[in-house]
Amino acid sequence: MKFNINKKKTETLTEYLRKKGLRLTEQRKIIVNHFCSKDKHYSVEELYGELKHRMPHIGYATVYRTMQLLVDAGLATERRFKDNITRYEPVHRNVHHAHMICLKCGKIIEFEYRRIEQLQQEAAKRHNFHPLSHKLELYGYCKECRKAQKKRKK
Amino acid sequence: MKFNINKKKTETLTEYLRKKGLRLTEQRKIIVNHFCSKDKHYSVEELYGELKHRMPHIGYATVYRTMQLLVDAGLATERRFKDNITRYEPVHRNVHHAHMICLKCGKIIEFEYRRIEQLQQEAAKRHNFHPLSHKLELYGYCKECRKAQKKRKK
DNA sequence: ATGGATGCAAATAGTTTGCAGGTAA
DNA sequence: TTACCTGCAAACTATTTGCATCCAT
Repeated sequence: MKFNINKKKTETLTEYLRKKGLRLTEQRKIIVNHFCSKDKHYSVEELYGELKHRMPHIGYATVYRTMQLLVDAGLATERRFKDNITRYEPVHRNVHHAHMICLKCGKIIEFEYRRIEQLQQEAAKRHNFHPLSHKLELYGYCKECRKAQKKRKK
Repeated sequence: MKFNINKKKTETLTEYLRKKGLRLTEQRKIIVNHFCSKDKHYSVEELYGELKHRMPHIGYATVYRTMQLLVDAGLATERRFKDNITRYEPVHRNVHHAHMICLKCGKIIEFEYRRIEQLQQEAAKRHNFHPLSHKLELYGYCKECRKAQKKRKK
């Protein structure tokens, strides 16, 4: 199943590259596969760290450039949370969801928000604004960190 | 009226400084006054640029440090939009509003969203998440830039 | 007077870019 | 063969930090 998803993604990438006259290199294949196989918000550093095993000579520049390519190809979205590090997430997860970010452990929880989106659209209309993308983030403490906190108080 | 707001802000700052055993310097007075008098999302660079006239010897470090101080004192909030530049806004504007950011001209429009906030709270509850702050941003084109775009198409 | 604050310059950190050599088409 | 790609190192940019000096308390 995982394999299928990635296969489809690689095809999308190939198609995009062909249209733009760009090339499907070994590095790009490995990066897109690795990136799409995990359900995770990757920073370039994390991705670089994991890729280094398989490709000891890879440089940061290639990872940065490839991730930009995936964004352009519509396979990834760029997000920047408060820590000032750019993170990428596979696009299939990118419909109608927002993030809750734990300030303690850094965990990222996703949630749906179709109804909120409707209200957003209405607000945009009121201000004559034409929204292309949006971002909703809640910062706070997750279940586990709250528990830990309560324990400490005792 | 403006003066009153700033006076109150300066008092809040003074109070905060006193509690923490910190000092009310000339620089801090000028910065807090300047910052609070305009209804604007200041970047450090913009602020520095405008302060330079009045205080030719001021350095970036002082502006950065002072803005951090204002955040700690509860007088400013830090925001980071997609351009990767930290911006500060006076806190009195910081209740129940979100931003629409024009990708063309960079204009920032604020809007209220109490109903959306309710839904956020519900979502957080469902995930056992305890939210402390949140962020809602819409990216797209504002009225004026859409007009300009339409004209060009003709 | 004393310990926090300033301004300068140097250091950091994330990201981008220039370039010589490598490689997909 | 032809440009696109890569990896390296250097450049960039926003922000932070170290330090000698200054100054609010």
